[in-house]
Amino acid sequence: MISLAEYGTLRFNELKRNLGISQRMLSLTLKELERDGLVNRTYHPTIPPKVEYNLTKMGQSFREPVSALGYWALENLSRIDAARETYDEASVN
Amino acid sequence: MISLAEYGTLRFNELKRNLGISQRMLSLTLKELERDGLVNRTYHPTIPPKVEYNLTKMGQSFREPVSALGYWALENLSRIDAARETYDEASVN
DNA sequence: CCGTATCCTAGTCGATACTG
DNA sequence: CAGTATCGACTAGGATACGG
Repeated sequence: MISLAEYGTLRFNELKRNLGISQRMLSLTLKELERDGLVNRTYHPTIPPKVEYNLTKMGQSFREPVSALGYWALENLSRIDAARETYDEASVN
Repeated sequence: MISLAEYGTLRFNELKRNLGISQRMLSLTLKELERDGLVNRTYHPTIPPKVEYNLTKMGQSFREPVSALGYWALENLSRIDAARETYDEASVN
């Protein structure tokens, strides 16, 4: 996966391509993240325009607990799937 | 805060009272959590009925990354608020 | 007491088209 | 290229009423 975390800096369309997200949501979300101080936006007034995004210090620190959550999910997905099967099977009454 | 984490086991209306959540959402959410194997549901067929909920082993392990996220939020809320003020102030153009 | 069923509103998000 | 504007489908979730 291409992400700000690995690549440090990415442009708008690079993010869009790699995030299965609509242009609208990417724009809204980036603006939110920038407002919250998690993402840094750098505008280069060239032609064509070029805008680069990267994580702020706080944005990077946010990755830690989020990654932990992601790892938890990976480790437990199979258990959850199994629990669902059990539950659904018992519900077929 | 009264929670399954501290109290171990709580009844439906105890949870409802302490969660600022509608009966409908509590019911739906508990059912989901039970299905996913995060929450245990014990039905006592007394009169009036009594249903107890507690965290499963997996539910308890889930608290770890979620708590980490919560602590991150607590530690950074003021920074986020400050970033928002800065952003909003710069946007008043 | 512990839910389920129904209705309704407000928000989320993609698709599409347009701008500097 | 990097957005904004508009619309329409879908969903989340509260309020209310009812049932075992």
